[in-house]
Amino acid sequence: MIKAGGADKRATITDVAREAGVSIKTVSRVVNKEPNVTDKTREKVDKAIEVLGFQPNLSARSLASNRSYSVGLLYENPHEFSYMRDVLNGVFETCTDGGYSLLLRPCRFPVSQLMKDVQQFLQQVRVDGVILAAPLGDVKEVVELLQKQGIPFAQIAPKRENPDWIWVQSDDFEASNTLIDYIVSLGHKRIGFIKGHPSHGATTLRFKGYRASLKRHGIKFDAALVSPGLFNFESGKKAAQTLLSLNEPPTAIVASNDDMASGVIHVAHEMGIKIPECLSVAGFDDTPLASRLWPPLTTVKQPIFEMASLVTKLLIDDIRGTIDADHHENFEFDLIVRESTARLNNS
Amino acid sequence: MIKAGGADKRATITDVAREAGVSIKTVSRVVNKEPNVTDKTREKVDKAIEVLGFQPNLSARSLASNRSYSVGLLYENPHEFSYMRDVLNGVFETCTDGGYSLLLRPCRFPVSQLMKDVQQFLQQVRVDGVILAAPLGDVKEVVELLQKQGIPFAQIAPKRENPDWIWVQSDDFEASNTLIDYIVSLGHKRIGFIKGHPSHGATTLRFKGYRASLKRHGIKFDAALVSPGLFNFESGKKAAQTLLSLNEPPTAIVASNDDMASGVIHVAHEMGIKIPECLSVAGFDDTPLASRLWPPLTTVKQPIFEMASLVTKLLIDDIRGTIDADHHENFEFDLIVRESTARLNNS
DNA sequence: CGGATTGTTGACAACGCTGTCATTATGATC
DNA sequence: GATCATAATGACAGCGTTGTCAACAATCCG
Repeated sequence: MIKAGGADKRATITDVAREAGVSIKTVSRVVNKEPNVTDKTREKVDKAIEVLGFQPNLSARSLASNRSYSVGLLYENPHEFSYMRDVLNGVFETCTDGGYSLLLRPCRFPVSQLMKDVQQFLQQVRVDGVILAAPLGDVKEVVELLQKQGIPFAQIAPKRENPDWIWVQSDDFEASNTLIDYIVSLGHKRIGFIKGHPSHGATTLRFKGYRASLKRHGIKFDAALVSPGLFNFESGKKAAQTLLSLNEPPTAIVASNDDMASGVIHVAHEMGIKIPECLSVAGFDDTPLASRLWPPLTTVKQPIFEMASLVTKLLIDDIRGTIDADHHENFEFDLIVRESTARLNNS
Repeated sequence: MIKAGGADKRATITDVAREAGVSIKTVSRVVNKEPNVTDKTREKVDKAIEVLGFQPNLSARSLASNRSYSVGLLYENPHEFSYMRDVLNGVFETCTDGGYSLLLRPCRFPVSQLMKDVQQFLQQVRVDGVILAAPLGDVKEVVELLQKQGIPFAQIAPKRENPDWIWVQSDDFEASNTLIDYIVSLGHKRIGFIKGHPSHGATTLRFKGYRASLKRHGIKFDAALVSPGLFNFESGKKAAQTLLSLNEPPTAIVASNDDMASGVIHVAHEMGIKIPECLSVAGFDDTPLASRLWPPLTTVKQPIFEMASLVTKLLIDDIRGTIDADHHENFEFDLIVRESTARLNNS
């Protein structure tokens, strides 16, 4: 029935039931893929659904079943956004495929504010599960709140890998190891390192990889060559200024992410230090920035999209109670060699 | 009542009514700020709400009122993400303040795919309104679908400014004008221009600003100095290669966004052309990239966050039926001068 | 073939809120 | 103080689904 000038009213489960000549409960069974429906009935209902273009009303569904068919994505804001872009896309795609909708919640530090944000979010909407993008998965208070409220959650790149929880990781230790191995293989011995934000799990792992690689190659660790950072451009610049002002400056600097590495390149340009002739620079993450810098940045690429996608699948499976044995996974990385690194110039 | 080991059950409107000694309808009135409630009653109810930590159930609300208290944000994916970050944050903040939740939907071109994405989105969730981030506001089919379904919508930076619709704009024409004026003031006469993606409204305006500024300064327009682009790094590189290979190459190149400008800088470095000594380069948008490049990029900053925030406010006002006279606004821009541009070197 | 078991279907009451309309309190007016 | 207008409140029926449980049909077994 077409009403002139107005949008057609949506078909409800009752309409479908009438069209198919069954009860609404049977339609509900078909829609929810519940067992104990004969093929013949299922067919009738499917056809009626198709004819009427039926789409279950989400609000009614949530109200009746006390589930929301949506998951929340909590992340730190402001944030390195090329990372979040991949996370967002990965989470989104899997949500859509699984029939879930996605609710975003950027959160702010410090923890007190964070808790307010999370609490407000959980009160305002009723999500069936929550994904915690790094570094939120490491905030004890948040995890405890979710546990207390009985809301399933999953972590992307948490610091502590609790075997009972759902998480995905990339092997940051090994990635760092490999990157430093490569730098060493170019002949560098004085290799500067800029650490990441202390609240991120990756920070420790990348630093450990640095130390492990040096040790393996018999290069003595020098604390003066390590500088703190916050995963952002400014902190990268500051660290580079410190490192490059040393009496005996490093011949290579590895920053714990690309944004800080871009700070290093900046400072080098300012100081007239040629890259890669006089200084090799490398980062982590292979953000779009890495390929746009000059010279293009050697870095390590992690499959963020795939990680986000899988962690979402695991969460949804958990919500549905159909989760497999493995709640977690480690992902492979790729070393991307570009022009910002070169063999040590012995002059 | 605390149930051991489990989450407390949420208070419902009935609980509040009992606590306050009124009917549920009165509670509903207070919650929805409806008129005809005495201050005394309102106080009692507010107190009960506070005591019980009552938060209305969104599903029940939507079901009963046929409104969802959520808005959708449709955007092109993949795309320039620093733009979307600001859009997202602006939209999000205003949604939260207004008690609305935000549903995302990245959409893909071509239009046929786009329509599928949009239709699926509208079927899956019931949003009270939709925000169309550029360039989606310019797709006739999408707008028509929304109109047909009677869903309020608002556009960010649409090409055609329909006075009946809700939109925000930045004055791209004037911004371009100002930027080119500045380049001309440095003594440049051969100014290359890289256009943006043809589907974006900004593309035309920025180009028109270029032509207008040249004309005003009595510089003859030379079609050979204009190259097409797609708003991405690769297309910027390609355009730069073309422009810099001319017999008489430009002494300045303005790209229609920062990502393409970074392509220009890249190519210049590859060809050994010194920036800004031999070539001035400028972009649009003032993305994080602009400050990270070397040399840092002269560009035009538009208040994307504020634009997104306002357009969301306008949309929510429209949904509530409380919209003011003005459905639209033009925003101011800032010329950000950095080191990628310099006075023409007459040698 | 009767009784027990299992599979299939439907009737109907939630779910927590809003909308409609009836009812009751409160003032205003003469 | 009686009458009327109006403000304040409440009773109750939906909204479109799912969950529970009862009814009925089909199959199996001895």
